Amino acid sequence: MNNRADNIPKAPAIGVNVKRQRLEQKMSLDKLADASGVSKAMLSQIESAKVNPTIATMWKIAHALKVDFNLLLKGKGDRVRKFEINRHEDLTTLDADEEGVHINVLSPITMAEDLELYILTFQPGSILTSSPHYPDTEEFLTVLEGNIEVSAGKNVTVLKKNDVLIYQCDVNHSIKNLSPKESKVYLVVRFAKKK
Amino acid sequence: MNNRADNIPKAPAIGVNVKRQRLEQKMSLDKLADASGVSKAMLSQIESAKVNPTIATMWKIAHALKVDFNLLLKGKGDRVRKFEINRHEDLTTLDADEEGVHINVLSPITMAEDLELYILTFQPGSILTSSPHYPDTEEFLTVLEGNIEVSAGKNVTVLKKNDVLIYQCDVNHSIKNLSPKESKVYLVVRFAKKK
DNA sequence: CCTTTTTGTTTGATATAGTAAACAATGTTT
DNA sequence: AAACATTGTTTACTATATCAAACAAAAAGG
Repeated sequence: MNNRADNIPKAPAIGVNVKRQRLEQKMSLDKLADASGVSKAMLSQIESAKVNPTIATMWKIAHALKVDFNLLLKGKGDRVRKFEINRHEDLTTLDADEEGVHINVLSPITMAEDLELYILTFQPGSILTSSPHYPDTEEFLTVLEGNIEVSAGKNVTVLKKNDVLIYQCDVNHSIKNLSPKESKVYLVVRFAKKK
Repeated sequence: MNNRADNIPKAPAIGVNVKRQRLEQKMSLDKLADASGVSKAMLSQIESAKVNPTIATMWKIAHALKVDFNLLLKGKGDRVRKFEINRHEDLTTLDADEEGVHINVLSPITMAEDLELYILTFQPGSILTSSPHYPDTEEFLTVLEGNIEVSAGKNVTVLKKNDVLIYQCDVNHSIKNLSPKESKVYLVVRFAKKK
């Protein structure tokens, strides 16, 4: 087995991705050019895959489009891995001290690494308050159902279904259900790298 | 607030990353050049940040180094993201090649972290297949709604609501909706931490 | 209908990414 | 030591990414 430049690696299809993103945001080439600092001509050629753009150029474009860089390179997803099943009935569920808040711990005992996954269920009017966690701990909150008010430190915002909030939780923070119905939240907690 | 090409986006420091990766694997420039198809001269200039490489070139290099593309772009970055709201309407959604599969990308906007979040929606009978990706990347799949059959390599299992599956990305795999109704899945992807 | 504006594409010129080969260092041999 | 690899850098050249401006094609007025 040689390792000559044998198998042509691959060629990401950035052009279509840029175009899709741009149109999704209803921007013209002019507008994108103005916002990104990349010439309209370049953008046109990139979208029609006539050229092979530079990292710096793509970076500017991604920034102007306010999308993640890799998103422009993908076009397809990648999903797959090992295989460890954790049935709902095997997962620990617990009720918070507060009334009407139900916590479903998704992260299995076996992993307990730097990631924790939860699904929180809030009855109408219920609220969950948390004291600061370890520094540099981040929470990624996704509203699955209902309306939620989140406050962390002096920041406050109201989120509706499918909104995502990323915040550092080394301050006092609370999550409140504003909806007259049950609200549900998916919560990913990422602890700072230890060691 | 203008949106002229005001704030200089940023410039990723790919050079040092390439060099670090290369040295970590104890490769010479010659060897890398041979494996990637990129000239030794280019590699030298890239590592010393004398040039501004092309996406295609970097892609070849990433492939030859067997590392994820974004890994080479990281290192810099906007660490501070205390309170970042991503509204549903601002999030990128994309449909897979397969029929009836809808992907909602929750994580983008600023960052090339090591975490990616998705909500996948499957119409009845729809299926999403993915090809393998880089090792040591883990996925955490939570069934929000419906019934899902996941197969990864020789493993197959059926998941119901609130079940969690963890796997690593090595093999082809697919996610299929078994329910006569729409099924929904929350997906957390964590990329390997380099050391 | 005939202007304007707004869209995306295509020129001509230039800067620079990319290559191959020569170079200058180091290290290995005998 | 001389002779030879092996490293990374720099030259001399070619290919092409990028730009500003001209261009074409609609869309929008008027």
